[in-house]
Amino acid sequence: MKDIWKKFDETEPSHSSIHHLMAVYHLHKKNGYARGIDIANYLNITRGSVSITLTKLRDKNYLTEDENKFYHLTEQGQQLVNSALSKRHIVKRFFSEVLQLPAEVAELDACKIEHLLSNETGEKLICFMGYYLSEKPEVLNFRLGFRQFKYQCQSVAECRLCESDCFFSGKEISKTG
Amino acid sequence: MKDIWKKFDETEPSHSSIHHLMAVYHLHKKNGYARGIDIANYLNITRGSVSITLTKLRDKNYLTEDENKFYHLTEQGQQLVNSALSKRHIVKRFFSEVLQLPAEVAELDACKIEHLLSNETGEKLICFMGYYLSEKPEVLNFRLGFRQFKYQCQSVAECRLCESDCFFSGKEISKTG
DNA sequence: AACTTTTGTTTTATTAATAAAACATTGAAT
DNA sequence: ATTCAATGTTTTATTAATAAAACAAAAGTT
Repeated sequence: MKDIWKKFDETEPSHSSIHHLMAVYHLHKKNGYARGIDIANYLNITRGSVSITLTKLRDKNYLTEDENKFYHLTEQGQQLVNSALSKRHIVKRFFSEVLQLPAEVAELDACKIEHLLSNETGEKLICFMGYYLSEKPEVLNFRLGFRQFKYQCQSVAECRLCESDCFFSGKEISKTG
Repeated sequence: MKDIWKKFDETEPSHSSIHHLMAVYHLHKKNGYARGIDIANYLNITRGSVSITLTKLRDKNYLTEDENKFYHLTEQGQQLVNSALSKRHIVKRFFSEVLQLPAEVAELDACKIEHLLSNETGEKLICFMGYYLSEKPEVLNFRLGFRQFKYQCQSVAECRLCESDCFFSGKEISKTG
């Protein structure tokens, strides 16, 4: 594929837009409605910015505006929100429960990448977590072994994981820190 | 933490800038030098854009420009490149070897998120992959079990993984597709 | 009814990343 | 030395996301 690196910016809708939609979702859940001012406060940006962004999102059919200027997600908008939130949730659990990252790091990293991951990746990760969190004996043994495992990346030559110039080489890497 | 969602845009340096630095790295490796035109061709953008971006990166001490307009990564720039490439590499391996995603999806998703993941996350993932790829018996059993595992997200109520409105609920999710 | 506050919209401006085109420099070929 | 091609820089313009401020409308208070 040509210019893979450019795909980063071609995400449609953008990170910002998805967070506008998620704001509508959360405000509905919490208050039963979502107006421009509520979204602005929730996202901590100005009313003007929200007005501009929501107009675009309305034109793209991610939400509707009723007579009272209340916003409602369309089916399409709701799906986007569900997909982003589901990915965030499962990624966060993977980060904190499998990788044992601190909650804040797990939360932050998950939020940053949620909308960039394909749905396919989200699905596979759910499948993996379903297995990892099961009480199957082979899983319990695996988790036990991991708790005691330390990975020491001795040198680039010996490391089975990295390419040359590995940023992490030479560092002691353990599950707990 | 306030405004976690805004951290996405506050990544310093940006996705684009990191790819400029990676271009310098790859071109040096391949040709022994990196000029503006080479970077422009490599990234498939104009010379003018490269000139502007590289001037900024030079001012921020990520690279230097010699008398012949050849660019060289500084220690700081090289570290950024190493950290991004290492994370991309290990994420890609996790996606394809653990989650069993097709190579193209693994590559694309890894490229999108590489620079957004914290170094801490990169480290932990390397540790996990070191364990997962080891030949320890408990790992082999785990992998065997996973190969046969199917996760069926029956309903939101029963699902141990999701929150309400899970995007993936009701779908049959298996390791192979 | 007049005033004030709240909310929404529009306009002007900024920043980053880009393109495109004009401009500048350099170096090689004739 | 003149010309031409390659390369680098600057300028102008665009797009997305924002702020800030001006403006508009609606809604509540007195």
